Amino acid sequence: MSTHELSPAQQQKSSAILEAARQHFAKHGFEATKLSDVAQDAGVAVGTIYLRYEGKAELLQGVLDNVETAFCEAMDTAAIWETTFPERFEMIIVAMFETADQQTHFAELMALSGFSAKPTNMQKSPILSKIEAHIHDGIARGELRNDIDPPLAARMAHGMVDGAMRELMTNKMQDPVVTISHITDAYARWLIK
Amino acid sequence: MSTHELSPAQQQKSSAILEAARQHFAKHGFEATKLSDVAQDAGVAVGTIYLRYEGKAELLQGVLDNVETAFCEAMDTAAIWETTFPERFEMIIVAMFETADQQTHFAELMALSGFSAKPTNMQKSPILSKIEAHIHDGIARGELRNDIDPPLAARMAHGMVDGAMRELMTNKMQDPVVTISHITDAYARWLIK
Amino acid sequence: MSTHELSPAQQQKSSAILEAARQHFAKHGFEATKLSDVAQDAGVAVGTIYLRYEGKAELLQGVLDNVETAFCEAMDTAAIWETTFPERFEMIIVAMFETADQQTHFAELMALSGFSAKPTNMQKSPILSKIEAHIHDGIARGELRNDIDPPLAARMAHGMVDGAMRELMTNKMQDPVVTISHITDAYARWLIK
Amino acid sequence: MSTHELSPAQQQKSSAILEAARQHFAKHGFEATKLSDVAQDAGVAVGTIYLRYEGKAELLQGVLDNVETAFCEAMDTAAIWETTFPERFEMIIVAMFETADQQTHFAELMALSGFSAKPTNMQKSPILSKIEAHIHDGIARGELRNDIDPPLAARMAHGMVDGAMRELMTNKMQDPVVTISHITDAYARWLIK
DNA sequence: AATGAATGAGAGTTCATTCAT
DNA sequence: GATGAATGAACTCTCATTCAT
Repeated sequence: MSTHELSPAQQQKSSAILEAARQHFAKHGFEATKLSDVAQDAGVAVGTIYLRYEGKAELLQGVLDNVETAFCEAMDTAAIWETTFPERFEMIIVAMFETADQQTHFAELMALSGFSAKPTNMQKSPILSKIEAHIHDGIARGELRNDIDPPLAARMAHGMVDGAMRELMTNKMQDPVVTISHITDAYARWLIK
Repeated sequence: MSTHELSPAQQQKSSAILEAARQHFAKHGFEATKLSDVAQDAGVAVGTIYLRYEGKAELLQGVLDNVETAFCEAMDTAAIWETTFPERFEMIIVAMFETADQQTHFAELMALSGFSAKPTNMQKSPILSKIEAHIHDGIARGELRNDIDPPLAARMAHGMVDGAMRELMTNKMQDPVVTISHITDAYARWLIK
Repeated sequence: MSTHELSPAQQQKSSAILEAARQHFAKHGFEATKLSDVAQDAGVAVGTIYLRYEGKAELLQGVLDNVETAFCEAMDTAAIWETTFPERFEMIIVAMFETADQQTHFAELMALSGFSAKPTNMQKSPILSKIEAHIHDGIARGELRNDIDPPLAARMAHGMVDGAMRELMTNKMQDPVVTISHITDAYARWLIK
Repeated sequence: MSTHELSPAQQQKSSAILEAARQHFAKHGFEATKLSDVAQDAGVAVGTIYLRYEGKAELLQGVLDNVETAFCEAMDTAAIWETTFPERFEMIIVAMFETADQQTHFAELMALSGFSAKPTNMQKSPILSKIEAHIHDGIARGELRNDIDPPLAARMAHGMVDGAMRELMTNKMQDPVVTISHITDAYARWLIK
């Protein structure tokens, strides 16, 4: 539509910036991430980042939006919504892990968004909302217990996966499949009616 | 007795520094915490902090050690070890919440320690070890399922409480007692034989 | 030609930094020299210095290298090597004084390099090596006494010029030509066969 | 006389301070010398230094005065004044070296006083004055050349010894006696009528 | 649109100096 | 007189941001 469509070269630069930024934020955190390093890894000049983002904070936001979008899309397929619990748990968790696998340092980025120490990021993230939606749906369908508090349960469910991911990252030997089955089992015992 | 005992005035300063540092680190994170602000809030000069800690990193470590010690002590009473599950779950969670209540921003500090984005802090914290010990004990007593992986379960259990605390902090209206019972219930369904 | 050539503007900034640094180090010594003052005198921002030097120590090194290079080049012309003693003494001393004249505070800078109180700088400087080379050459040519110790004589010769320069700087009335002839005379009586 | 004579214990503390300060200033220079280190090495509290000196600068002055006094006294004995040149040269140089031997880092301290980069210390030191006095005396006695400039010659003579001392410190193998004879020889050839 | 040299505010850290004990 | 914990001014160094090219 717009005459301001990005050229392929521009899109590639944008992707490279986002990817480099994601890796740096995930590996070193917000403050320790240097825009000059991000620019270098992305193969662009520092100024180029400023053509796309207002500043460092907006770049992080861009990365998080990107990650969240991918995450939410993976949890929002027709196939998932049509599946019943507890199978659906596994699909949700698998979606989280697949995203995490694609985006290597996903867990750290979660720590920077929904889990950040920054009060402003204490707000409920789209990720949490999506999990909560699945829980609501499960209750509405009569598959999940109705004596649980969906927002709280979403936080707790999210926390379990986050913890499991950290264990997985600490203990490289662990098999993700086994970890996923453990979480699925826990969800099922905890939440299924 | 010893001439190296800290005077009451010195102890008070040390406590004030620790408390001010805890609040700042919890509220703003490591990098965004300014030692000048910590000093001001503690009612001491910046240099005074350096009489007690080598630098900013050591100050954070001091705060974390302090919090972890309190946390672990609260989870290591004879009463807790003698109690059977699922009552013991509640005691553990209550201990965590009481510590968190005393140390207002406990959850954020946990985020800075066990949950930090820094790879070096990815190591298992004393807190996690203590939780894992309780799980091992429960399995040995035959009260908990023996088909779970204690290190993984500890991370997941920890993550659940962390998530719940975040919900509690976001939603000030929530009653901690209700939250605790939700977690206890989840633990029981998930872990009890 | 190369895209990595420094632009004229950059070269000018670099020179200004070197010149300002030289004056400050010479006038106030290493520790008392403030990078903010150097930057201000050079007409650049503090950060600009850091684009060219790793830090304060490297900046001093840059100044010293610069001075030493000028000094050694002035003592290394074909004309000097072809001249016989004692005329050559005068050329050497004149070269030193001309350099010193161009670089006003040369003597102080020498104090910072070969004469520094820092043990690491106690090493033999290129300046001393050059003087020593001339002495060796003079001995080899059979013009200078062969019962002297070249390294020691170089130090002593250097010390004499340094002392004379100090006198010259203290007593502004003195004529450099007279001073040079005094030193030349001393060298001749002391070193000529 | 005064009722404020220092007690033996106080005198000992004063000496310890002076000695510790001398070593630190000589080894590390003025700025890099920490009063806390000096105090520790002297076995006193930092505050004790301030009971004797107004501040760090005055402490250095005290050290230099002390060194200069020892130096000048060694160059001001009846025996020296009665000796004729060139023997007197050797006595002067030996006096300098003996002082330097007693006060290990004498050369560095000279660098801090008469040779300092600080303009204020560019003034002629008592040491230089004493050397100049000997030269004047030699000329008056008709033993030394009368076509030399005593202040300049004093600086040059001083510079030669300073250079030689540096060579001696750099090259630990060298024999001081040989060095002294080299300097004496140089002085004689240069200055004797 | 892209660049990257230049900027300068702001941080951690040091240490001479003070003063209550 | 002696102490040394406390102070805080002043330093070096970093890096997000800008803007002339």
